[in-house]
Amino acid sequence: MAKRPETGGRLDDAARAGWLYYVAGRTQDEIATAMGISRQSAQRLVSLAVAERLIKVRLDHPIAECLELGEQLRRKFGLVHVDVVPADPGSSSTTIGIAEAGAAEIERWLKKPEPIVLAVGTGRTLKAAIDQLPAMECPQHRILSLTGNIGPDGSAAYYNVIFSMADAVKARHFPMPLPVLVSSPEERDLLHRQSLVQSTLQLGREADVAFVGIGELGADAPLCLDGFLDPQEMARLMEEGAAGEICGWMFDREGRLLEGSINERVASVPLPPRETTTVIGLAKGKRKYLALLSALRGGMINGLITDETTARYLLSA
Amino acid sequence: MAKRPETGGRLDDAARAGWLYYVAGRTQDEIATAMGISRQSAQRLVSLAVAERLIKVRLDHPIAECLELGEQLRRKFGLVHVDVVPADPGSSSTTIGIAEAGAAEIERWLKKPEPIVLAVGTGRTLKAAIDQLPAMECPQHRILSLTGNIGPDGSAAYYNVIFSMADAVKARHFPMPLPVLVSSPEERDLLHRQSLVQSTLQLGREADVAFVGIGELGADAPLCLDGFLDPQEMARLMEEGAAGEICGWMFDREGRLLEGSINERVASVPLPPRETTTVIGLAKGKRKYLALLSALRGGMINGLITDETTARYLLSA
DNA sequence: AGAAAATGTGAGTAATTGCCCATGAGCGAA
DNA sequence: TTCGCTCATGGGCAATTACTCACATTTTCT
Repeated sequence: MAKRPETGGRLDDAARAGWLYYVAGRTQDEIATAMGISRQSAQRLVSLAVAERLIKVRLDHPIAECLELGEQLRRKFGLVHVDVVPADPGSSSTTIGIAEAGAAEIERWLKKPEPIVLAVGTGRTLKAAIDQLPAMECPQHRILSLTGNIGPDGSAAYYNVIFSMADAVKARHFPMPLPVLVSSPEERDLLHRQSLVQSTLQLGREADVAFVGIGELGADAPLCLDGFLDPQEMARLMEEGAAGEICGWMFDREGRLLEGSINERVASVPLPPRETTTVIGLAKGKRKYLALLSALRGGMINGLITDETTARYLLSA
Repeated sequence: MAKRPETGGRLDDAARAGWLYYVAGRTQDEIATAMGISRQSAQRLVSLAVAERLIKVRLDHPIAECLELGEQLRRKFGLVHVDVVPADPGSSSTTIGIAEAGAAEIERWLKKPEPIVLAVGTGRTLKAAIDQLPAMECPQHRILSLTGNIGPDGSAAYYNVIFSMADAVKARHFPMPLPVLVSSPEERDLLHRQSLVQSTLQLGREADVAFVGIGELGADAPLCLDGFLDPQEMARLMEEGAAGEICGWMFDREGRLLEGSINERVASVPLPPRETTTVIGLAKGKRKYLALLSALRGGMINGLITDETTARYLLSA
């Protein structure tokens, strides 16, 4: 093609170079020769392919240790699904590994031929997982968001993942055009009576599987950072015994939903019943320990994707 | 896969190392430190993980499929160059995609600084490709036409592409001031003894790369439409087993040049030797399937630019 | 139990890759 | 048009990775 700095064509080239490098196993020199560019340009294309997430790497081997930990977690907390990924002690990322494993599990569900209802929560971890999803055509499935996608300031919240998901997965999707928290129980009920919201609420009860992040509490909790709660409210909640939240639903150290006022203002879809739905939590890292452990104790989630280090903590607790 | 108790643990290590390397992005040095082994051992584990296919790399881009098909074609027919472009099921054009890709490949060759000899055949597909070429200055190269540019009625034939090419590309060009088909072998030999023609013939043997169309046979074949052959001759040729033509050279279903009289009347430059020259065929579409497959089988071409649909057919045949 | 074969290990070395910088082309503003 | 900005390019160099060889260890066969 001519000398037009067209991004689309460039991405195509990046895909081509990335394929030759990772799939065909050519060296960058060979790629450069084949594509008629310099070796340096080939290198740039390859790293562009990685940066643009065109290249998805996945490890397909049950590491014995992780399996063992997973099995113990399954027994201890009565889980129906566990995935433990290797720890990377050197990395400070809170999503690495979890995101890939989460994407793999989501993909597994979406590949089913029979129609399912898949629910997603929100949060950085879940967002990272969704970003790992390949493009898929799944007209038979329905995907819903368990939480509202409106921020406290009326804007669309960043980490509502359902729209990212809709980009990758072609299926009917049902967002929640509400804030996560509203000002009063009455307002919540009013909003929930809207017919659009009604159908999403109904869908939530029918979900086959749900993927949710686990929110920790504290001054730098996601709910504070994103402006849903101010520090005073957060402090009061913690005094009342809150240990974590899932989709905005606050729970204590035993994994019981808080009786206090806060949960009456949460506009999210109720967590689907764990008797019929697989609710998989994605989380790793020290800051999530308490929230995760509490959620597991109380059976708020019956599926878990975490890493080795976190798994060990959960077992020792 | 051996079932030794030792190997299991080793594969686990390999999986772990591979995970750290590919998913977490650590260097082999870091992995070695983390796992308490030498760098060399870490390297071995990583390559073991690859060799054992524990690591799955996937390219998430429409181009990926095309590259995969191209690789299979390359292996099946021993090609030195393959380009498979995405199919456009909605279009009935016989050139869309091919033309652009062909132009890109021609451009790639013309951009080379060292002098090359580039040969072109004729046909609608090739003409469409040439039309996609940008203006270029290439005084170092020589471009020749493999086929005559004189029609059966003495006029200049439409689809002789070298003149179009000369418009866009500033390089020395060598047309063939002959018809594609002459009336007898003797006439052909006479014409070929002209000194102008002699130099073009010589150049043909030296060509670095040739771009040719693939002609199908039948009542509405290009050779008939353009008046080089009348329907009776065409029918007789097909009875003799002709499956297609390249630059006028007829070949059978095994891609062998026909022994009959017709090829003795073809005044084109012989196809450059495939041992030293990259001869790239451009073609797509159902009507070209037989001709294309035959040419590939017999090694008449060692390069191919086609579309996804055609590629699938060629692989299944 | 002993020898032979297979496999793992570490060191050195060649090949490959990643990064920085100077350069030049394209594009928008003055 | 010209200036200034941005960005892709390619060369060079340092870091990283892959390969080869000799040796040590383990396994297997008799």
